[in-house]
Amino acid sequence: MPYNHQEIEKKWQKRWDQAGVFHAQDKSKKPKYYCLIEFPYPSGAGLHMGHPRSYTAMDVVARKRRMEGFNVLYPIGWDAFGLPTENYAIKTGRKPQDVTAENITTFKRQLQSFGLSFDWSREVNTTDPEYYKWTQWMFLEFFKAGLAYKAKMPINWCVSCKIGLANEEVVDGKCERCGGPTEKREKEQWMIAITKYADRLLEDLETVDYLEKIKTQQKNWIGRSEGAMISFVIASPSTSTNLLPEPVEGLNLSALIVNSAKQSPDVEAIEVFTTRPDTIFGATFLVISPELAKQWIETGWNASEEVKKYIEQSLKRDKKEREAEDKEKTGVLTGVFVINPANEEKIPVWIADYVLGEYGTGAVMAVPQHDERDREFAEKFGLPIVDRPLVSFDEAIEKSGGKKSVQYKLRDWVFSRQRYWGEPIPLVNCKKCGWIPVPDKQLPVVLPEVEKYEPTENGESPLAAIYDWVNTKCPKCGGPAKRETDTMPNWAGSSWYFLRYIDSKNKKAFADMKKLKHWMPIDWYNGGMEHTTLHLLYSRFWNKFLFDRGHVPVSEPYAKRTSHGLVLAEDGTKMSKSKGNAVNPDEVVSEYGADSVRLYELFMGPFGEPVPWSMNGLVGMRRFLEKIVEVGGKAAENAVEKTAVTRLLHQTIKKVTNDIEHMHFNTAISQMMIFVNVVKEQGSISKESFVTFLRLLCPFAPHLANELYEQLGGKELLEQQSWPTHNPELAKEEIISIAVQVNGKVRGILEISPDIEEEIAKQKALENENVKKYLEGKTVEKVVYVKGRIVSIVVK
RNA sequence: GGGCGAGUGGUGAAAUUGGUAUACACGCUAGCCUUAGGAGCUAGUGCCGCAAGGCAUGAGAGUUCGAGUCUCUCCUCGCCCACCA
Repeated sequence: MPYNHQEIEKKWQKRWDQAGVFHAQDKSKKPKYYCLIEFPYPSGAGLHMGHPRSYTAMDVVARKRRMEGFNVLYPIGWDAFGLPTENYAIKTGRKPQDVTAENITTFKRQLQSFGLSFDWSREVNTTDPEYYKWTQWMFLEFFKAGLAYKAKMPINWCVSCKIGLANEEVVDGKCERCGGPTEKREKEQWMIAITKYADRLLEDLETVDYLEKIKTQQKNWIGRSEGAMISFVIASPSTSTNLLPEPVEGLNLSALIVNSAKQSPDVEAIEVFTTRPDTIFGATFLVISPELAKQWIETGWNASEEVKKYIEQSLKRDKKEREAEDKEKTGVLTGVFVINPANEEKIPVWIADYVLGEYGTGAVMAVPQHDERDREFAEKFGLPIVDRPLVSFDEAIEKSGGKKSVQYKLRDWVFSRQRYWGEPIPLVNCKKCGWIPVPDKQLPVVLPEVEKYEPTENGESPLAAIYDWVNTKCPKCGGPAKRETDTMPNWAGSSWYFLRYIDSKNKKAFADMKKLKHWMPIDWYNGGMEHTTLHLLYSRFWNKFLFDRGHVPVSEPYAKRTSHGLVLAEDGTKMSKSKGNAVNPDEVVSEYGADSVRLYELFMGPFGEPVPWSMNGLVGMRRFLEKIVEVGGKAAENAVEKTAVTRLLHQTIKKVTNDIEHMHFNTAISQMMIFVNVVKEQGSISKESFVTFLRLLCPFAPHLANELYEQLGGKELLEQQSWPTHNPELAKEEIISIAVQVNGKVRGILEISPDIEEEIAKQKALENENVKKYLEGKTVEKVVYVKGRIVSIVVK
């Protein structure tokens, strides 16, 4: 029984639009509910079948909430700055602004074809100057608070993108975006001090309802560890014959002295961070990172040629190379000795690249007895491994004169990009006044038009080539000054977009505080696991900062966070246009209908797991919808409805209601299928019951549900009706069949009332014909009855 | 190496959280119908067996009247992190 989905879908989408049923109200007596999905990057490839999986899921939640009487905000927008568009612009010579506008048009048309209940009136676009004006304003807030600073530091440099990358953007030593190799480079970069928020980002995870795996990933990324900072004083030059204090046992001092440098570094002591101060008596050498060793040389250390060569080599190597060589440890002796403060032993200092320059102090005390890496190193270089007793944390700190310390893996956020397609950083450099913010009145600093989009050869953004734009006046002293030509990373705009939805057209502020108080926090945020250590952490930080500055009312932006699984191609690999295995949303929506695709996206598998696409599965959903049409034809005002149908309806209400809350959309849909199958079998259903079913169906297949409702004489929209509630009395089974087990094996089935008394149930079980066969000649030792579940008989 | 998760039919998967394993859907088989379709209807479909029955949730043990579910050992796969001291 085919139905014309194209006609129906167009019709209802228009009706919803005219009625404005999906517009969130800023003033309402209803309780608010803010549902959020990660706004898409409008790529040239068009919508991916993964997008509608998350969007339809939250659409079901949003639609259910509205029917439950909530004032729902379910907004949408565009995260449109970023490299793919810029690279496309470079290749074609077209303006990224134009390309973005085109891509948005396509995405919008495709998303709208699904009948998602977004409030389109609040649409935002991160590349709109009216939007990024506020991104720039917020950056200046960071700057004014002293959290944005410029630093020359080794950064991850993507060779092919010609761009500096944050740690989070380097995956396996490769650029997260293009997959190309990266290397370390020194570059002046704007940084944001996210590490100042490390503790709060960690602790406040306790206050939110995120999936446990999401919390774990955030915790691991922040990587807090507690330990001690201990100072190892540099010993007098090793050429001296002064052998006090004693060197560590087993140390061939004379062998080490031969290679030693002539001069000590210009430091009095080496600070190390350790999580195991209790092992300090077993420390037989110190290891410093090549980065720290380089600093020594820069401050006047006369190192041997061998040392210099090692440092140079290891700093040139990028992460990928270091990993390729894997386990094999390398290192070089410095000729410098230090005193172990706990026992006054004299121990040598080595340089090795297994110690990281960026973590802790860039130096470690090596305890081969208790640390695998140190042991491996000691064995390779023939260093002593001594077994000394452990002491308590406090005692170790006391004996060594150290102090407690906390370290994080989290690094400050590299915020500069030397690229065109991003928000200009709104700062001006004046020789006299230094870095001065562009005054609020002059925001936004609009991205100027350029001839070429490529970064310059020396790695500056193409903005640096626009003389008139770069050269400006200092806002403070009026003297000649230059604009910052770096732009922001694409994480900037997405770090606060959920705030702009609340008041997207406000010209005076990024959002009005009253409205923010009304809507925040977001009640339910769904997105991909790939954003757990990037977007999710950045945006939590950003919101906390705004909270501290008094600009937003809550510290944690997301009350609840869930994640979806990827939609894979039929062959189980990633869907991609280049591989030719991508499903085109336009084609499937036009051929099978938006409702079929919506249902299939949710039915295909458990929501949190990746699932391969199946055209046949989609066809099955279409069959289900056609069956609903058929069954709808049997719904009549005075139909005689069997109690089996009424009972199943109430069971279905219960299950669908619960399943949506737990994102078990697949089982919710299968329950509706069971219901429809039974109605078809029974041949009739009352109009009232069928309409109730349509209300359940509406969040999943809203077009067809409304159409069938109208055919039954419904005047208003289903969206304006209430969510059904189940009646436990009507849902209850009168007769159930339970199994009778004899010694753990099912030997009979009882048809009983669920309320039957225990003794009667047991008696009936023992009298069951088939059960009797297994009791013959045996002694019944025990009979267990679990109400409404099972009778279990133990015989001997 | 560390963390998290998962192994159930030919396939995607269910299982009320310790109570009849394989719901729902796809696919397949047979038959019917037909204006031959990506259509519909009926029946069947975990494995072995003519049957009675037996065996099955990655492997092996354990707890229990009863284990896909809990405990232990091991194997495989996926994701994230990865020389973080």
